Amino acid sequence: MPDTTPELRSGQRHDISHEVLGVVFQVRDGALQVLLWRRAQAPEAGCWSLPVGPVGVAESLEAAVSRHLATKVDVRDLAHLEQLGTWSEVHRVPSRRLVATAYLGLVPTTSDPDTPRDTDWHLADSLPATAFDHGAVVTHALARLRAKLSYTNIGFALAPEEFTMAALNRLYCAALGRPVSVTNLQRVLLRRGVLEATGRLAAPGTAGGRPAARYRFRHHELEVTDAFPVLRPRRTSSRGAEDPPGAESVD
Amino acid sequence: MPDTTPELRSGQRHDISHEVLGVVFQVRDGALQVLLWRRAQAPEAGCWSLPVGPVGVAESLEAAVSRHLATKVDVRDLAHLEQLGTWSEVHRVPSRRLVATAYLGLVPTTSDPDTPRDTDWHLADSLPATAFDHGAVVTHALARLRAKLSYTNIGFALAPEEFTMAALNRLYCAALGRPVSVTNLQRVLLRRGVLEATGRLAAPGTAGGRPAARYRFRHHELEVTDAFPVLRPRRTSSRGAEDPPGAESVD
DNA sequence: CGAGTTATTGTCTCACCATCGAAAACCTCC
DNA sequence: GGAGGTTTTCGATGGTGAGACAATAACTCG
Repeated sequence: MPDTTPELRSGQRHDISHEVLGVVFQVRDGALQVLLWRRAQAPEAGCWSLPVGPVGVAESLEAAVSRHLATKVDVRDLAHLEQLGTWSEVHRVPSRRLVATAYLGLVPTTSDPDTPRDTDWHLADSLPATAFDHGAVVTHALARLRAKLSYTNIGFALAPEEFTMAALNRLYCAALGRPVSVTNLQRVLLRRGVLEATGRLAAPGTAGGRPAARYRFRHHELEVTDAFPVLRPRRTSSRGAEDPPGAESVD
Repeated sequence: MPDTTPELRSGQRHDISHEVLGVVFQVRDGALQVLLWRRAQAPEAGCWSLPVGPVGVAESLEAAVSRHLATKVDVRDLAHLEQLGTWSEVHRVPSRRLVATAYLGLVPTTSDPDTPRDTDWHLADSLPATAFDHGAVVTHALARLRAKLSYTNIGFALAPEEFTMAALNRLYCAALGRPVSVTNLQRVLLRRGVLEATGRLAAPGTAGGRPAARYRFRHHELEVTDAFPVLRPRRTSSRGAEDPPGAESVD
């Protein structure tokens, strides 16, 4: 694999730098949005890029991305953070050899972190011109989020502490980018034990109508719903009590 | 957040090195096995480690892991290679700051790559003492492989070009580490269009019995079966012909 | 109290998968 | 050549979970 770029031919030992990217999603104004930063300097000045930063010698990648995002979004607002993947194409950024590990971060609708100048939220489904390979990274993050909404309880990281079914339905519609049946959403998430009723009721709306019950996510750590049923021995009836033993994440 | 700032000034600028790990699985002797290398030098001399190597300045991580595995397993034998994740704990290896990106590689049963001295296959379900965090990496790889066997066509990378249902069943049992019903395996994989009959028959065994039909995987690139059915609008009947449009991987 | 509005629950149906058993296709041995 | 054994394949049956839709519950307002 010959490479002719002069910058890459230098004979030093440590020529590869490592950076972290944060793909932070939040449902805002009824749509899924992602936090982007307007690049001031070249290269790709004027384009939008993901929050990015170097990795310190004495910190893990998780620590690095948390640290950098703290300057963009209050870390306490990050309800979920998981590794997405590592991008390493040789020319993914010009004139430097830079490997990037991307993380997916989720912020619940309740928090409205004040973002510094030059950062802003953008619709995840129609991105502006993005720098480098950040568009592909966002696409990847979007696909993973949407997949996990179907077979995990990851919604807890986007939703408020307590909510009505109608509100949760709007949240899922926004995050998935397509309509979702309230009826089925409720029954599926309740049967799986992802949601539980709090017993409290929402204040009835001004237009009248039955007051909605309030629900919450039962757990606030990622849990994977019983994996794809194919070729698995049938679950042995008793569906109560104990958590499934092999419920670890598969990314 | 200028991405050229040396954040931690503990001395030199480029203190973090990057390596790649290869988790290579193959079904051998009716069991899933992983290729390990016996460490000769300290640290952790005598322990078994994954195949590992540095990343060149002018190559991507994929290229690096392919290059290193070529010295352990013939690259042509690697039917599938995908990124698993990046491990970055500060003290994951002693006395150096080393970040590792792991890849999952699969070798079909038909090839028997000759491995150099000091490398050997080990049962994936009962590993020997492993060096560093390599045990956790193998566990991760194993979980991903087993999950993907259920909802993708990834079996193509473990199976021969052509095989009988009984043989494929033995393969799946070995890879999953639990019994699988032949009947269901056949029908599920055929209905999904993952397998197709070749029309040829296997030579009948010495004990007699109906000769088995031979099948093959229809495609040899990773394809994800229609994702978790939950909260999706019902598929509109016609299940023939065209591939599902949104069948991209989710890792 | 009835009309209007919203939330929740019941029921129907369909897709999918696991289990079982029968049939098909081959062998060997008598 | 037929009986019996072996292996593969196909069909029938039942259960489970989910989507669609209708019915019911609970409230406000006039």
